Amino acid sequence: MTLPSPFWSDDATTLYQGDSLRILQTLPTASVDAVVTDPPYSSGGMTTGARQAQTSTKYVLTGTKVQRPEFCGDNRDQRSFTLWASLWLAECLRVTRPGGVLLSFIAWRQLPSMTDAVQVGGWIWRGIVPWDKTEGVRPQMGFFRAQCEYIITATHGPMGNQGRTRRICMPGCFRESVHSREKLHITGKPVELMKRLLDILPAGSVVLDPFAGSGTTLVAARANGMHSIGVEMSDEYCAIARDRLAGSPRHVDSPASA
Amino acid sequence: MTLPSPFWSDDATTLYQGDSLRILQTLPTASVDAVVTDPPYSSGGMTTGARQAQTSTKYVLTGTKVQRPEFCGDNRDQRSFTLWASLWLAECLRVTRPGGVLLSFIAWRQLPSMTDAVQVGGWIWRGIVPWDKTEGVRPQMGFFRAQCEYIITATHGPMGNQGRTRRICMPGCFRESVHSREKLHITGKPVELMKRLLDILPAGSVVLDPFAGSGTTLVAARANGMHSIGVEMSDEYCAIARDRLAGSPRHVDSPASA
DNA sequence: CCCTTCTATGAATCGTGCT
DNA sequence: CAGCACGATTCATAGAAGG
Repeated sequence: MTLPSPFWSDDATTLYQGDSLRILQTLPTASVDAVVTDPPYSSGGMTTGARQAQTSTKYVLTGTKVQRPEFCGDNRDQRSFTLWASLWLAECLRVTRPGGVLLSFIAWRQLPSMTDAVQVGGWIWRGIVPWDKTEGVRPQMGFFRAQCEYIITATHGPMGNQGRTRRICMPGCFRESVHSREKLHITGKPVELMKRLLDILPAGSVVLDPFAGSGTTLVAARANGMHSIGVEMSDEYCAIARDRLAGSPRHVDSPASA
Repeated sequence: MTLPSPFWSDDATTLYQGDSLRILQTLPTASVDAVVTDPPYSSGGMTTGARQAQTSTKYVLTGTKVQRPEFCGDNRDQRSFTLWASLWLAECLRVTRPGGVLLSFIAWRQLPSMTDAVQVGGWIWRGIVPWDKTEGVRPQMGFFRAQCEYIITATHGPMGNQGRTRRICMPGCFRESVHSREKLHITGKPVELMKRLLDILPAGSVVLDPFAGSGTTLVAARANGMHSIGVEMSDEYCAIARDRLAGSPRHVDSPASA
């Protein structure tokens, strides 16, 4: 299978536009050190109507002023979500070297489906790391605030020595608030959070994000002196990611900048 | 079915010794406001050998001197755990009034099984609240620290007004370190954490803990001015719980102390 | 025609961070 | 420092569909 031509690339980053599963199939086996991603959660899906709603209005409260582009792939029911996730996860496993790492964001409601899919896809599930969005999130009267998202951690076979030899010790809980000004995607993650997560890998590593969105993973990888490969379906978000990457500073000690 | 005679009781607290499922069957329908518990996790269960190990050594690091009493019910495989949990959860649902709340601790590995069991048992799953044990837990070289346990939240049918009318807003993440001096049970939780969790209920509520252990839930309920019912299988832990309860101060504004 | 079940719609909530 | 915008939702209710 021939590699598709990238939407954009430079010496540290490659961004492909298209369907994740198709693009992943063209990538060589064992060619990346880690998969770090934030897939569509399909979390609105209690009813077909709610799932079919536009994402630009679906996650937005009545009266909110900001407008952001649509994003696709957020309209599956629970069973389809699990099956679909297991498919791209299996393909990611092939592309990742043995010992490599998977870090995948998910919301509480899809957490059990996602841990199933990770294991069906052949990964060894290693745990859960909460991302505490702090008290800024919308409160729920009389109950516990839905304040956290979760990062599912897994490895391709036995743990590699990505950190063992560096004697690093990663936190098991990340507290980082969301700054809406920074969010270029409805579900955008803070760059600082991504950078802290990527500290599990040494500089020079290759990171793959099959759902790149506005490119936060790629920007963080670049800032940490890593190479990255992104896939994003929407051309609007591809353009946003390209503009961010073209404008964002590269890590000083990056092998790519040498 | 006649009520068994308690192992110990006073005007705020009742402690039964015996098998949870059997004791629960004797409790009246819709007689408690909340179930707050920390069931045996069966967390070692990757191999039968690991499951058959004695519990008092299983959770202790090599070379550690502390010895605590055995506790039972921690040797099930994944499927049996889910089935067993769904049984006592269903019985707890019956004993809980409509609108009442379930808060159940669980470790990451059993989290998906437990959310299944909660829903099989008829509860409406409302979310997950991480308990961040802070950086004091044993680090894992080269990977993310297993630093959190999780509290599964659920309700008996639509949400009651336990907090709506009081206009409370509960945190969605609890950061509280473990003090091993305070731990009378191998898996004992900090009393302060339990008290903060119980803030979701007004004083005077009735709390049920079907796996009372050393009685932390009961002690916290008493300190918050609530009534509580505990069930514990081991006579050693029953004695420990009784001694703690007999020696712990009662809440000043408690209706029980009036 | 009534009862149940599903769907669509809009209101709400408060701590935080930015203006 | 007061004010306003914001939130990977949830709840309640009214209306439609189905039996």
